[in-house]
Amino acid sequence: MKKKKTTIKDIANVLNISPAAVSKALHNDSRISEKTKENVRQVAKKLQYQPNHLASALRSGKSNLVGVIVPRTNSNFFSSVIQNIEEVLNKKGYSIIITQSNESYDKECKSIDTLLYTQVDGIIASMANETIDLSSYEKIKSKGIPLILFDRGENDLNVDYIGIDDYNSSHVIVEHLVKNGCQRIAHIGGYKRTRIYNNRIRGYVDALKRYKLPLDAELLTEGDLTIEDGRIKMRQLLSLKTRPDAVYVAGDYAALGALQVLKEHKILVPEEISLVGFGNEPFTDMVTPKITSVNQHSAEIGKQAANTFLKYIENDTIEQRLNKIILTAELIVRDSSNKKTPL
Amino acid sequence: MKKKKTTIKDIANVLNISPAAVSKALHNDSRISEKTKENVRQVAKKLQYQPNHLASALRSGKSNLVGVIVPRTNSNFFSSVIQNIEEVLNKKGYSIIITQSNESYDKECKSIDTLLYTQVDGIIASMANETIDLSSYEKIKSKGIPLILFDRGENDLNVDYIGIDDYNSSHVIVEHLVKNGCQRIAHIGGYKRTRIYNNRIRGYVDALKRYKLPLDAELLTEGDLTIEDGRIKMRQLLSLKTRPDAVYVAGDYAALGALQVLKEHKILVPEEISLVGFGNEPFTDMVTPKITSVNQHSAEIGKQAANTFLKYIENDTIEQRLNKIILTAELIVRDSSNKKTPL
DNA sequence: TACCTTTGTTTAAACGTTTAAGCAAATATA
DNA sequence: TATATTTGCTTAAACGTTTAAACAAAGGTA
Repeated sequence: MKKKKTTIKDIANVLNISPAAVSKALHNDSRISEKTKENVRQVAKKLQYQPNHLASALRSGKSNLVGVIVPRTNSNFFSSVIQNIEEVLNKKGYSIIITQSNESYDKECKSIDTLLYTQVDGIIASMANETIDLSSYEKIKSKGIPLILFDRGENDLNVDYIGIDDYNSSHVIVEHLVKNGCQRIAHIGGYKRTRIYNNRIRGYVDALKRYKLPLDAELLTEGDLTIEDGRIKMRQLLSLKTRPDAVYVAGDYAALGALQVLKEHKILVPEEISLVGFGNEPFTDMVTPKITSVNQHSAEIGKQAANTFLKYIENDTIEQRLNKIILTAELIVRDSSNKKTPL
Repeated sequence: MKKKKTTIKDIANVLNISPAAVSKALHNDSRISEKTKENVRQVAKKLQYQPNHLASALRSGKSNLVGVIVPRTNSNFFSSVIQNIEEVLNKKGYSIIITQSNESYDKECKSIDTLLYTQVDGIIASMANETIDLSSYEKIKSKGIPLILFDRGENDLNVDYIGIDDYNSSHVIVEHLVKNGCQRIAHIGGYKRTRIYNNRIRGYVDALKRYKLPLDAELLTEGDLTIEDGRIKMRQLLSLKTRPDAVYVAGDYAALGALQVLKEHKILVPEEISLVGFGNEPFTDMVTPKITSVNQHSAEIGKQAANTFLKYIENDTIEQRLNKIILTAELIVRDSSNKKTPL
């Protein structure tokens, strides 16, 4: 069934010139006459010539492909980052290959292998929750392929990182809750081993200290921040002898789960318990009450990540090292934490 | 900065055998001794050998890459389809390249070119809203590359299609609304040029006829089914002299927009106006009231699409032709259409 | 006129694999 | 013992490009 594909040789035969001339004509080489170029273009079109990426990439050592690894694509944050990476890179002639780790370390390793195997010119990644062993990422570095991390990063890899100021975001959130009269603030956090969640936890703890609020171990939990995780952690918090009067959740999906449980228990939000999420996923603005959350500037992160990659391509003498671009996150105050009668 | 990469030749040199023997050893060829195979494996590991996909794909004419084109990745439906395609194909040694058309015809054409250029072994796609001209897709066929469409398909291409029974789904929805006492049912539809939306519209019209309900032109609209589109169309419906008592929206995002407008107008849902969406996106279960919707069996669609592709790979003598796999969609009844006192 | 440059092309090797064909040695068969 | 088969490898070509080097022809310079 396979139809024969047109090659550069076919074009050369038609015009009675060498394949090399055709290649140069297609690349607009200055040493090829306008007449020949025009002929080549015409014949190429007529024969429906499609360049073979495998051959050109193999020969030139450049695939013009960039791998992007994300935990999942179905969150608005990652989807938006990807879209912006693609936009910037397409303009420079690069295409992207998206792979999902599904938060699994194994899947992530496989994705990295696939990308290296495909000979991508660079990799832009946000690490899976599970990932502790960095050897897979070290492999990328050891091949001399530019690696750029965003959102879920890791200092120890000593590569570029683009993200938001998680530590400070926690401060802003706690401050907002305090100003709204909350005194006993819980934190449903992500796993500490993931740097961003660790930073949110540290920020939370330090902010409580600053405002001289009770720092109670039972108010601080770790988990994978899925909807279900949020539900479980919220139920735990409700079963405490002294309930919190505010819950700061490190991810929007878990915040949603927490909200569901609060509603099931007929607890008024924010009057009895205030709620703050993280990530500003679209649904935070769709549910009742609307959930206060933190905008992570996904578009900006995507653009910066792409541009950082391009920096290495345009100047291949620079060595990769830890180089952080930290964007200031923005608290979007909505109904779930906005009490009618603040202090 | 670029480190030299290990090739099959390097391994051959170390062991003093030919590159061909190394290649065969790595592919577990029966004509290579166990001893040599073991040696090759060890040296490969020590030198951190990474096969070069470009070279092997070029030589063998098989890239083991499958392109997937979706309008966007940030809906749960497409994200889930992709995940299942990947799962099935990975097991057979294929990796997937995901591209987004962003509902744009131009972007879709570019995506197709990139995929063909990358020499994918097949393409699984759901068409952009804008797409009318099929020449880009014809190009895929003309190269003899298996093309499988899902969700947004097109009969005229004469290729495999996996989707749900849109026409019948509309019947089920209208029937449900009628049973709940609705008499004047509006439809916020997608563009007719997209087959699935056309089928939903046809189903809606025919179902109204069957139940002898008023078929009013002003109750039927077409649009791109974004949240904003849903809001606009809902406002239009509310401004009619006789408002509908039920609205069937052909997409969940538009249904959400419609719900927002209804709430802003303090209209009781479902008491005054019932609402039904389409797609069963997770948020339909998160908002208040929860939105009745249609489950599209994303996982099943993904698996079937992948298996259909594999069918062509395993048997390359079969010619592509229109071959539809139609799954029965499932109505998920929720609060937005479930009146306490049905007829 | 003799030499240098520029223009427009060709030649041939290379990129890292795979694979058909070939071949020597070992083993089996009669 | 002679012949056939199997085993385990090598040789060399090929996949479709790119590119350094070579070169002929045309144009410029002194």
